Amino acid sequence: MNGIHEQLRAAGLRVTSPRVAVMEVLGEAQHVSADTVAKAARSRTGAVSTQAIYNVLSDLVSVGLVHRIEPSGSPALYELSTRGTHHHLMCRECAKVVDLACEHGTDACIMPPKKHGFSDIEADIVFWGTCRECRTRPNRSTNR
Amino acid sequence: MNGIHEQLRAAGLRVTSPRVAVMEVLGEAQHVSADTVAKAARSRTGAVSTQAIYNVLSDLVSVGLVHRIEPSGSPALYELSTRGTHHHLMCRECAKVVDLACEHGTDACIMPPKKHGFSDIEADIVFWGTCRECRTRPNRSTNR
DNA sequence: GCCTAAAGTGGAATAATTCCAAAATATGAT
DNA sequence: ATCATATTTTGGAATTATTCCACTTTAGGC
Repeated sequence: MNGIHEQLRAAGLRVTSPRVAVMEVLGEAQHVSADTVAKAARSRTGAVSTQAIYNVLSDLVSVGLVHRIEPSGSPALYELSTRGTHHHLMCRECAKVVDLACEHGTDACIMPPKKHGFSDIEADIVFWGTCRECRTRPNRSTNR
Repeated sequence: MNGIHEQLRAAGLRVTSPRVAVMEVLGEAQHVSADTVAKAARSRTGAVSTQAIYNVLSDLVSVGLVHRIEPSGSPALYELSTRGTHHHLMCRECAKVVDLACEHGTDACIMPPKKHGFSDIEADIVFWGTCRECRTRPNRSTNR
């Protein structure tokens, strides 16, 4: 009935109220911090431990339902990954976040966006991967 | 005599031993954490407070002598900005960092690099800027 | 309706970074 | 060279985000 239940099951995760609450919260807000998620989830479900919030977010990120953004100096932000690939434009001072559409391989991805009233823009690009040593190391906890 | 002194003066910063020590350390290491900088600076100058290390790094970043990288979940890393624009390839598991040359506007900037033995690579792109509200707000401490 | 692995709880711990007021010091003017 | 002052540094405590741990609860297959 509820798409969230199906999404969780499809991802191989049990359906629990913290997970449903977090998914609902993320469906209504954009790029929110763990703390914001926790407050919103509590006002919805009642008590949820901080640890559960972090566990849930981490699980959801692992299975790919949620994307984590890590802005410099601010807490990590989370958003549903159902919105297609996009990048972010952040204010250095107030940490405001603007979503940027992304077309892979086009200049739009790497040229500073001009239409949002921001100045002194610079790109911060980090490629994330798993290096050979980590990939081939025995006893890995994850299987990435 | 020492290029570091001149660089600091040219940037409008006073020449202090913590600043010189940090610059020297950064001249010898690549992408190091504040903690690593602190230890190396101490083994060179004697005692330097943690606070001084953070102040110095922050000042050097402000004037553009040093670049700060903010890897997801790991402490911030610092490097001299004299090495031209480049991006970073980081291991999700061991936080190893590989420098990537960057030619602005070319696909190389946005396509996953293939030559470093990393797998499951994805790009994390964040544009940093100052938004209109912050730029025009009175009583700003910085002048960016 | 059980059983068991998976998930959640509560509380303490950690790690990176920042805040604060007082002491030290680099630099420009005397 | 010496002095005055604004800039830096010091030391110690505080904050913030996040994680660890041992124990309890619960979802979902039998």
